[in-house]
Amino acid sequence: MSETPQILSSDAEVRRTERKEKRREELIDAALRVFSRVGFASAKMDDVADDAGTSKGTVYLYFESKEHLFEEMVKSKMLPIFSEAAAEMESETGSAEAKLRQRVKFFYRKVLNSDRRQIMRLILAEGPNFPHLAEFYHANILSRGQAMISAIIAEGKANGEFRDISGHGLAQNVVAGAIIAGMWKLIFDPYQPIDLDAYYETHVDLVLNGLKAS
Amino acid sequence: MSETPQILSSDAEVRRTERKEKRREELIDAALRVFSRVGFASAKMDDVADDAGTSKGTVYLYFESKEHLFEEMVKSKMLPIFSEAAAEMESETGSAEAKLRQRVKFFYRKVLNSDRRQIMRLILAEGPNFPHLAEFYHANILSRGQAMISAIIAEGKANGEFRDISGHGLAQNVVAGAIIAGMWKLIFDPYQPIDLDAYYETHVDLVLNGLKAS
DNA sequence: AAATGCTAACTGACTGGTCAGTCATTTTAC
DNA sequence: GTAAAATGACTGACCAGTCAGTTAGCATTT
Repeated sequence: MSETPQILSSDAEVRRTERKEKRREELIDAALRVFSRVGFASAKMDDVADDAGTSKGTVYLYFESKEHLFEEMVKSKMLPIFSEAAAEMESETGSAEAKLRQRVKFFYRKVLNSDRRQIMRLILAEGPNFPHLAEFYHANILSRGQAMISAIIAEGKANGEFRDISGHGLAQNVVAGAIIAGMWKLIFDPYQPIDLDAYYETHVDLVLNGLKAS
Repeated sequence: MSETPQILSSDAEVRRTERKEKRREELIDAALRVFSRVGFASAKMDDVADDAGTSKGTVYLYFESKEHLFEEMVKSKMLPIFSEAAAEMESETGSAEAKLRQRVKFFYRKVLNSDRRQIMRLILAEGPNFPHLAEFYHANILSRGQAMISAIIAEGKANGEFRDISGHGLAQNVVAGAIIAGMWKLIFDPYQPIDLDAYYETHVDLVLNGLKAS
């Protein structure tokens, strides 16, 4: 008799898992909002629960601790966007310059000009307290992003678009401006507003000119 | 009779104020160490006291709250270094390129390659929770630093060293690489070490090439 | 030069409030 | 009817900030 409801229940089970998946996402969205607002340490699990329209006990049905919730939030929010970027790059043709512009623009659009810029700040803020997360972030986001940029630069060097320039930290230098722009927006915008579109133009102009062969 | 001990006591009073000033500095040094290690929220006033070789009560004789201690620490550590940079710049001659190299090198040497890089991280981490501090930091450090860089670029443009390039966020873009290098050192160095000297060369090379007239 | 008085500096036990995490109970879905 | 999901009151640990009491440094008196 324990096997009879198999077929019928599979239908209900699908609904249940879907519902669970949705809950999980709601909790992660709530977590992003709360952690963004007050930082990791001051965030209350009760607030995350409230923001997601549920109760604290429920949060613990989905995430075993505050630390885990934080780490899962970062992963869930950043990995998909990175995969999207990687996929987009696959199907890209054109000059190294055009490719670099595409990659940087994507970064501005999908990270710096969205909720996700808060995640970048949280990584900087909490990184040292979460070595596990820092390592994950480096392995899955930073080093792969770096590889993408480096590949484009190498291509540009090979075909004569770019000059011969030292490699140590080159990829970091190329995107540094973008990250600083995002952080500025989060912290100093009230005192000196930053126009991300105009900033992007300056950034790309400066970097490409720095890379190009004269 | 209340006026008689004026002259004699001034001697003792000087000793007292010197001692007080020293205590204050010890506490600020301890605060930098503790806040750097665990961040603002997780830092314990007891730990700051222990690190300074005193007791918690004493910390509250010098700083009225944890927030005040944090703000005073940032001010005491950053303002003098900035004044030093400003003074150095006064007496500087040579090409705009040389001046820019000087300013950036100073920043690497005095901020990124010292305890102070932790302060930069703390500003990014805690800025949104300390609007008062963020405003102070912008007014006294960032906007003045920006002015220094902008002045050098304007000079370079005027004398033909640099090309005509848009101004929005240019100063931020010029130093962005340095800040990212410092943050990387703090967070991701264990997973991918960064050599600040080599990075500096790449950074300056890229930026100057980006600025120069072709 | 020793005793006394005075006050600034310092101490650390204590309090009141906060919050992560738990679990006995209730609600919902089927 | 029952099992999965959700709840929220509760507990134990933690810590900023306080304050009654102690100590150290110096001046004044004898």
